[in-house]
Amino acid sequence: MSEILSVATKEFAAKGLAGARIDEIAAATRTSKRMIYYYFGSKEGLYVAVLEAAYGRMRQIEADLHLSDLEPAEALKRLVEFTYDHHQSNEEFIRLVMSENVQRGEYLAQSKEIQKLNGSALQTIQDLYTRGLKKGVFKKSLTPLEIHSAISALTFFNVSNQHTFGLIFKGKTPQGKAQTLKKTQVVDMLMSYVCL
Amino acid sequence: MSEILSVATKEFAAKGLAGARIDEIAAATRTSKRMIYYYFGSKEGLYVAVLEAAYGRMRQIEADLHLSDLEPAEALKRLVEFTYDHHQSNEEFIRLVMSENVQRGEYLAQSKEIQKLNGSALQTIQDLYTRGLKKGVFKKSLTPLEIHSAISALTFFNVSNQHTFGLIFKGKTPQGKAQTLKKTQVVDMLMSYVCL
DNA sequence: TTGATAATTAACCAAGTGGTACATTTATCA
DNA sequence: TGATAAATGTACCACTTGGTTAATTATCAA
Repeated sequence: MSEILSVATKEFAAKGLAGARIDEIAAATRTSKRMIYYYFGSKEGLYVAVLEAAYGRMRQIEADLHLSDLEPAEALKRLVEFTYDHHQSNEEFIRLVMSENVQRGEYLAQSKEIQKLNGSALQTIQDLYTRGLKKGVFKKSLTPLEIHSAISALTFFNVSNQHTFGLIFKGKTPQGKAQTLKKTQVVDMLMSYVCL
Repeated sequence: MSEILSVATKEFAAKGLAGARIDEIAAATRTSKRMIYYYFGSKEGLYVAVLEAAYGRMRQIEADLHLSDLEPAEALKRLVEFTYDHHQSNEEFIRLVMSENVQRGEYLAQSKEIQKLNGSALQTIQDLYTRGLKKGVFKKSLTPLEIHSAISALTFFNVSNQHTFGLIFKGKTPQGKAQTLKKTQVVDMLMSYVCL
């Protein structure tokens, strides 16, 4: 069953919900198509399970950072660097999120699990931000959501849009993975956004 | 034929290449499915035509900004504000780009047209940046591509990921269109990224 | 051992879907 | 005006694909 899930994750991430083929997922598994329906009920059911698992993993890893041990500014830097690296090495997750946004979050909305994990990411930033304010090193008038947004935007886009960027600016983009924004630049931008 | 293209744009933007249905596109047109194949040859052919048209429109509008009349810093601000507004009001384009990135730019790569429009966007920034350097108001060591990336990231993400963001942070996100980063914030971030 | 439930297999199907054959009409223009 | 090509309408098809029916085997408590 976890094999089905991991194969399905690859397939959905590669082709989206509509493009993915249950038959191909089944073929890449040691089980059969029938079993997929036995466990997940429908293609959509499997897709939602894949989404939940992917978001769950994300939250898990986030929780493993120990930011409260660090000075606020240092913690923020660490968070940005981590998010950058994480997005960089989890293109699969990013493509799932993209495809879900193309369909307006229709299926993510069906998952009750998802609602639970909303707090944690914001709470981490909330704590960090409050500590920074107290120490007088952060700008006032920012919200945790805005900080999270800014971090996500700069690190997510770099991976999510690499293919169209690579094509449009062919030759002008650094060779290899075509990440146009370097980690240090993203860190700098965010530090100067949040710090006084 | 332009009617087909505009209907198809809506359909592909809403459901992606795999999710879109030729029959539905035909039904929403005053012509028939037969004509779609007559003009565009295949579903993929139509999709590529849609992509080209969408990128073409984008380039056209960009070209209509008159940034060379303005002081460098003012021009940069104008460019950022414009891009923000433009992405904000062209969700269709953004979804097309997202879906194309999910499929790794496979179809954009098939278009020869696309290669042509690479320069213009970067050239605009190049000019602006060079002027700013001469006047001593911009940081050195940035590339036009990096500036363009940063602008795109902050303005694109805000629209592209609004649905998953809205769901995950339900209640915490500003009501309405769930844009978490305000225009002024994006402008500020980019100004302090580029300016000394 | 038995009875019942869970797990699995293999063949099958109905509907949806991209694409076409073919006949016909409408523009083009020498 | 007649010939040639472009544009269209209708009906159709082969194949893909999500999903199922029904029969079989493992599991395990009583």
